[in-house]
Amino acid sequence: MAKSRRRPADKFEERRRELAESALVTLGELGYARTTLREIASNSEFSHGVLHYYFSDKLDLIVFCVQLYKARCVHRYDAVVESSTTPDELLDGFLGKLAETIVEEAPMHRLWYDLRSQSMFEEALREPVRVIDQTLEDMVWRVVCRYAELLDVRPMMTPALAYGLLDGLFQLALHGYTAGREDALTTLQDEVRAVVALLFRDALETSAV
Amino acid sequence: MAKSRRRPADKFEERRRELAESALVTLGELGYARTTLREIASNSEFSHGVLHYYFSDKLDLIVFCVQLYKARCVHRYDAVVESSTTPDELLDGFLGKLAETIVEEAPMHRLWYDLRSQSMFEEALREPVRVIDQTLEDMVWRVVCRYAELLDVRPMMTPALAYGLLDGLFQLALHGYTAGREDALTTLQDEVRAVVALLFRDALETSAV
DNA sequence: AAGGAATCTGGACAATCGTCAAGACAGGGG
DNA sequence: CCCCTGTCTTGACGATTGTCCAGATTCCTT
Repeated sequence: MAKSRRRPADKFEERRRELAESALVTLGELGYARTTLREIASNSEFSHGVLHYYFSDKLDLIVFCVQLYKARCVHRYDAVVESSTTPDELLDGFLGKLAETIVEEAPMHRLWYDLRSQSMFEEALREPVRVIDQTLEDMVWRVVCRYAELLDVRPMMTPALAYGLLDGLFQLALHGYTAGREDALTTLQDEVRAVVALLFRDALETSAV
Repeated sequence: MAKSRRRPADKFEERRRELAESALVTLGELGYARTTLREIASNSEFSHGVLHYYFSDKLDLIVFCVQLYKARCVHRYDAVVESSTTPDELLDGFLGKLAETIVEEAPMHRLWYDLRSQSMFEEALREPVRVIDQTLEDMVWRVVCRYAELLDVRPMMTPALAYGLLDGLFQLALHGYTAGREDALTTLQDEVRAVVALLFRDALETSAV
């Protein structure tokens, strides 16, 4: 119906993505509760009516935004994982990226935790949020597995456990950074270092020459 | 002005608390974004106009609710901490309470994480949320300290670290429970057990007879 | 160039929000 | 007893929201 016949290609999809990118900026600034369709449109080069041409519904738009967010952030640590050849190099690189993303993508992280909270009240958000949560867990698990591999041990935890631990510290640091505490980033790095040191104590002791 | 002269006592404060309790129920069900003053009033025995007699503002009401929430949940683990005489007894009791509160106070926990997310976008919420966060950190720290004490070791972590680790796992379990995964509670308990076992490995090995 | 489909605009709609104020009700001190 | 003050109800207000639609505009095919 609304889709292409003249434009067989994904001109339609392209504009959807373009509008969703605009929406993500607004959502990151204002959060879910305060974001309106008119505000989203005014931060783009289109009028507010066009949103209902590309999205059936406000929730349809937001769900699409959430999925778009996922696609962008999932491979954040892949380069570090692949290029590192020692445990320390991997840990340092990972912690660097961790602090970097809080500084440079803070609105997006705030939005993510906001939407994840909303998913507990809004049924329609639950499934897309679950998928992203799983993707993030995989992302963390790849780092942990590589770290254990470089230490020549097997990771003594589950993927969910690793994700839960890291996510709790990350969220705490994001709140601290948002509140203007400058030591939030280095504190996060120190904490993760401490946890890793404790969890991989055996391997780290035996590998120390 | 609005306060008491005839009623010198805290009849005024009493009703504020009563209305805030009603508001907490509604907030727990609907979340911050979808909760309206009329909905709050309709879940109480009063009309919607009375809310502006006891609260200057919607945010004033919600901030008061948040502080009321704190007062109720902070001493959740005190009995277990004080009555336990062995590390295992403390851990078991703590894990029991942990799962229990997810089941029996799920709406309140959902609301807490919702409001904490909102505080990243709403300046006025930041300070009361920070206070509660600190209180929760203290609550967790009392458990950790007691556990270490019963093991006759010093806890090898900071209060913020302990809180961040546990909160991440707790939040994950709350999401799982909300999504209807029945194993979320036992998974949480297993995960916490695993982390404690890893973090206190030395003490647990030497204390084993 | 012309026509039609795709795209976009801007205004209008009903619904709902927080807020407010005028008046009804209650109850205790004169 | 009445009146004053604190308490509560009710209805209204302006603002804002998501949604919809009639028409203007653009763009491609023929």
